[in-house]
Amino acid sequence: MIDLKVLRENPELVRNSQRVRGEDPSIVDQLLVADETRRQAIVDFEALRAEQNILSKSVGSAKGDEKSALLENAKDLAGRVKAADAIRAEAESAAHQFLLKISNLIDSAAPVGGEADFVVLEHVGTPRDFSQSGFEPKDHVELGKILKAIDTERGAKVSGARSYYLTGVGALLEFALVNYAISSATRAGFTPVIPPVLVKPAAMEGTGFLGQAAENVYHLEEDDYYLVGTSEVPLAAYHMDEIVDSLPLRYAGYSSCFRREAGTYGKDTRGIIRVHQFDKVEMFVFCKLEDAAAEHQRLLQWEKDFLNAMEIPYRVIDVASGDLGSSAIRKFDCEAWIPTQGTYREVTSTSNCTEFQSRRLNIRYRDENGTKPVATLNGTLVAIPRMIVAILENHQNADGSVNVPLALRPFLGVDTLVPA
RNA sequence: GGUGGCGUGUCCGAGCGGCCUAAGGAGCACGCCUCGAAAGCGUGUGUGGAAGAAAUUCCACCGUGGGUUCAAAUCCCACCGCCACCGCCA
Repeated sequence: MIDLKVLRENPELVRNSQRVRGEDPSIVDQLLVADETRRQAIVDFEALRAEQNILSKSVGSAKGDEKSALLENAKDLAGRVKAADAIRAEAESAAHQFLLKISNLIDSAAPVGGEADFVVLEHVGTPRDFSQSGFEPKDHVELGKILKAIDTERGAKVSGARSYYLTGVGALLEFALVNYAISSATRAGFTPVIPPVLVKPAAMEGTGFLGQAAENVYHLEEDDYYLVGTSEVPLAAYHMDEIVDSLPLRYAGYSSCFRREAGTYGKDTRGIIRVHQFDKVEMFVFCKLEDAAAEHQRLLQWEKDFLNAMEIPYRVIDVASGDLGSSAIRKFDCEAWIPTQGTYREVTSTSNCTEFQSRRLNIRYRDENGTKPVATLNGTLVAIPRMIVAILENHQNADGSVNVPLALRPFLGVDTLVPA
């Protein structure tokens, strides 16, 4: 959630942020009214409550007639306090509901517009010219079959559309990618974490996934648990309700991720680009607000380092305002070149969420002037299926074998994946 | 799954209807003492919110949520968590 003080002092800033995101700016004004009502209700309640505290004390020491007279008064006052308290609770909850609906204040540097209005920041590497190699590239589904690495048919049989098995070198490729990711993250100072993927509503709500993203979240009705779509959720909630004492805190979480992919019918139905379940190593950082922008650049650099190590051509885009999650003020995506699609596709993504999540999750640190919310940032180090797609398609040979990137070889144990 | 016990401030821990404005201790910070330190002594030490230009004043918070009462850390109910034992499973 955003800072109410900012909203009171500069509502137009917030309205504008809502507008460029394509969200409703009128919530700002509804919240301003609700906030005014809330504060008046608090003043009313507290005045009565203070009166009651004084009166109650005098009852204790009073005797006889005096006492029964006081009691009568106190009884009446108790009723009024209770009523005022109910009004206060109602007003606070109403104002809070509006507050939760407002997305984080967009970074003025982020490009304005919808999904297509991103800005390309840079290209790294050059897409391979397969005509020069003298063969048509196969897509990852075909390569996966030849290598006996990916089995989408049995995935569909057992778990429905958008499911898959990684087998043989496919499974080994996952372990190698994860081990490479975790070891480089550890070297960079991250604490490796294997978090729970089944979380309570507070964690989901706190990270901002029950707003616009709610339709993509699996919910276990019977127990009121959620399956996380990213380990960002349990990593952010790790320090929920805490005052942390050393910043920055950097975690690298490895977990399964679950996504309903609602509203994507017919999109990427072939292969493992868009699936309901996959594993991912996610970087997550808690830092001071003034360090967040620099940290965001560091996260982007670690993502680029990973793609460089995988020897995959990619571009970096600055995602447009209308395409950001509600928690993020700015987002950079790394898009890998996918030869058989002739285009760049998102493989990793990093967001600066400033204080938005930590206000909801109540995560603070202490400085000279008291406690302040921390800033949170997240970034993908590696999302397994898409990285496998990029590696297979970019490093394939005419016979269906695939060259393993140098950096991955020590972790995989072979230089080339050969058809089984 | 059953039974019993317990959840209090940064930590330990007392309190079991009004004097709780939460004892006592530890820790931490500052000061005194000291050549310097330790010990000792003194002072201070939570979070959130409201009003105010500010000093400050007030309100809430004793696992969470309800309830009883003029008044709840304290009594009642539900839930959550921790511990112990029993049962079941590995």
